[in-house]
Amino acid sequence: MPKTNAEKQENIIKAAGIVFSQKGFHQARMDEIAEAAGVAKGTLYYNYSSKSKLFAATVTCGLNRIMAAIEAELASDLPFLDHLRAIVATIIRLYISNKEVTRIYANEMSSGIEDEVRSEIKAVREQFTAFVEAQLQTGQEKGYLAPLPSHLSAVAVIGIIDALCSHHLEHPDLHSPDELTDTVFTILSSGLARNRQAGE
Amino acid sequence: MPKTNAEKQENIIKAAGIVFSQKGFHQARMDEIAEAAGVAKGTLYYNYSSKSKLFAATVTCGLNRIMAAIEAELASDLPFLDHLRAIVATIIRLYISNKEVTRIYANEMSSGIEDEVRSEIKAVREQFTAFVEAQLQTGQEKGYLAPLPSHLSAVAVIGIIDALCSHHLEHPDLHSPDELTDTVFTILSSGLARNRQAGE
Amino acid sequence: MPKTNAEKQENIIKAAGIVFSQKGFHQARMDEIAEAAGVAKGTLYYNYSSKSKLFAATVTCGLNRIMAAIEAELASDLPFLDHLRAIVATIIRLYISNKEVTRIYANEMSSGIEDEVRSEIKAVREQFTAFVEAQLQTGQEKGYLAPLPSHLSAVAVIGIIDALCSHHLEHPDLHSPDELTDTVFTILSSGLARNRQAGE
Amino acid sequence: MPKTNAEKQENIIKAAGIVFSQKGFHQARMDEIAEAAGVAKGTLYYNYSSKSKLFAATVTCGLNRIMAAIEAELASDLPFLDHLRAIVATIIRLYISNKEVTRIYANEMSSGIEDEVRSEIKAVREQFTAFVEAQLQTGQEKGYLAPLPSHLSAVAVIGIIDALCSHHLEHPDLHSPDELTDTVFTILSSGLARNRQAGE
DNA sequence: TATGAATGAGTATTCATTCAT
DNA sequence: TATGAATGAATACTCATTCAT
Repeated sequence: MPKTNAEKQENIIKAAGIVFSQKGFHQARMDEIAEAAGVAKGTLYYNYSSKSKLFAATVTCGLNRIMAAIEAELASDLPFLDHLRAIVATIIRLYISNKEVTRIYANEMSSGIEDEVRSEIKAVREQFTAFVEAQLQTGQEKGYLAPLPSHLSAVAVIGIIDALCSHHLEHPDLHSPDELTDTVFTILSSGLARNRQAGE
Repeated sequence: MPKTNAEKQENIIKAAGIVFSQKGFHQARMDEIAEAAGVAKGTLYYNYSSKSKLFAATVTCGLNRIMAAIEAELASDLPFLDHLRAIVATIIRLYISNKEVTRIYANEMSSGIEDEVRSEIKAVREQFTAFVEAQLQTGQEKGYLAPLPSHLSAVAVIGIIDALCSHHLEHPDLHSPDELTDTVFTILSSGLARNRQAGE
Repeated sequence: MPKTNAEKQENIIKAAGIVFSQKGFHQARMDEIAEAAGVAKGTLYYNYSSKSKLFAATVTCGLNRIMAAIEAELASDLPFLDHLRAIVATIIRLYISNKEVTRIYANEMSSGIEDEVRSEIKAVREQFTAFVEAQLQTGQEKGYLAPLPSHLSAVAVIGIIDALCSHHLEHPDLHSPDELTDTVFTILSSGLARNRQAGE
Repeated sequence: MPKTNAEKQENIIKAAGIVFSQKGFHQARMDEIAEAAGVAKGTLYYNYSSKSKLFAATVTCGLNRIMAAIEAELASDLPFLDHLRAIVATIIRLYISNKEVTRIYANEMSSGIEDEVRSEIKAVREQFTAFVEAQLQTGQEKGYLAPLPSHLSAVAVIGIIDALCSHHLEHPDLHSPDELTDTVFTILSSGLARNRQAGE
């Protein structure tokens, strides 16, 4: 019994993740994904009706894994700011360790994908935004966060993390993940401005 | 006087900007750009040796225009935080009003473009990052900004603005540009956290 | 039993031979070859990665068939001059009956073909020259042939046959293949000059 | 007055000769010929109505020059065999020193050229064959040459010379022009066979 | 369930030719 | 007479998708 069914599916998604993240949606060829997964091209179509659908499955699966991991780690009772820092650190760590999905997520929501599939991916993305927004709203309700429009804040938070992680993936040697976390957390907690609490 | 030479070139770049931003690099067809520009396909190739080169010219030209506009507007002597808010407002306004370039810039740096061209575009992007970083460093030196790694800060600032503007371009009715500016500025100046100076 | 795999390949090579010989390498269109072979254009590329590669396969395959046929016919113990005449007659007959390949061979070694492919064809051509040269060397060693540089002689022999066969294919009614054979053999055995053995 | 009219025309033909011989008819680009001739592309069309016409002019002009040179050199009263050797030596020398034209002549009579132009070139070629045939007929009439079909003989003679010269242009170091001449003359005068007059 | 040979619509690119100047 | 910017028809090649086995 060399491979169970689920293992094959996983193989395909894993191979697709690698190839899509290296080449991007349009440059990735089904031939290449099939070869990377160790199956025939027909098998790809036997399991996913089109390239777009395979792409959607790849991204959805990856983001779901990330979200599940975040939720698993964050069932905490930390004070809010510690909670926020933990969220940021976790997202950054998972982004970086799932770099295939991250690259896709950050770069390939672009044009040229079947609308139906685009919608599916957008939906997952918005699910993620909503997750972050929920955390922020909790913080607002508890009085820890300023009453900014929470959806915009969530978008901004994800935007910062996306940008820094993309930068890190391109230049891995310039900054450590910890530095990224510190930077993001500092900006989120007190902004760029010098802390005026210091009495200035 | 039908068209001067420069006008024709501008027409092509303008048409390319519109088509590339609507369809993305790979989905855009040279036929369509030619038709949109009102020239024959051969003319495109007479002026730009390949689709990639035309793409590079389009993005470079657009970003340069944005950077020039920003610099022109910001020769100011405002107090630093006002200066920062002005920068943010200006970038957001120009991003939104140059939405063709912005969409390309935000979505199409991805894979599948000739390396040479990719490098050119990356260079322009980094030029822009460097411009923002320079402003932040000035603020640090004057003591207005906390001593965060200035390059990461610049990346983060651009990441926030990108994310919010992309969000705005997809959902133009949810928030006004002013709200965007406020959100970004608030985050940058004091973070998401409720201002603790207030004594709470 | 519609077609075996090998039959399809043969169909393609055969169709390619006809089209290449009629139109020449550059004028031949892949569409036309596909149609002539009764397959889709993609099938051509599925089997041969480029037009040049298909061309190389066509020529190589044709010349190999000719050489095999010559060798099969010439396993003889004839006296040398009869052997020489038999070779000449055989080559001429095969050249004419494989006129597609001959036309290609004679006319299309020219410029504008990928270097790699050109080399492959040249190699086959030189194999053929070497084959003729070997026959001539045997004749020299046995004392039947004058000690001319054998490689030049082989080139010359092929040159004569090429020229006469090309001429014959353009003007089939002027001379019979037998006349061609006689002319070539006479020149090779005693030159153009009146036979001085006759005592003059 | 930098250039006379005729000089410009000559420049164009000369440049065309070089480019056509290097690239072949189809691979040669009018742009490149124009640049090599130091004129604008329009000027080519001002003087020759099409690429094919320019090609025809180039070949015709080159072959005419060769034929004129041969005739000029051969106004001799040598004994016939010496005359034949002189013709051969002259043709070989001129072939090699006009290698641009020779390469075209040998390789590019192939398919894919406008029929009208092809005919023109064929005509020049046949003029050349006729010239050689005339020399051979004189030899036959004077009893020096065997009564072979003189047209076939002429074709064969040119075939040998073509083949050896092409070979020489590809491998210039293997044999000297004198060796070529000796080989051709020996074959023509007494064939490849060992001279049996010697009584052996 | 899995395969991979076959398909053919889709497109970037080339280059001889034209013509306003 | 000479130019060179503009043209657009022509074509090799790609690759997602299908389907007989």
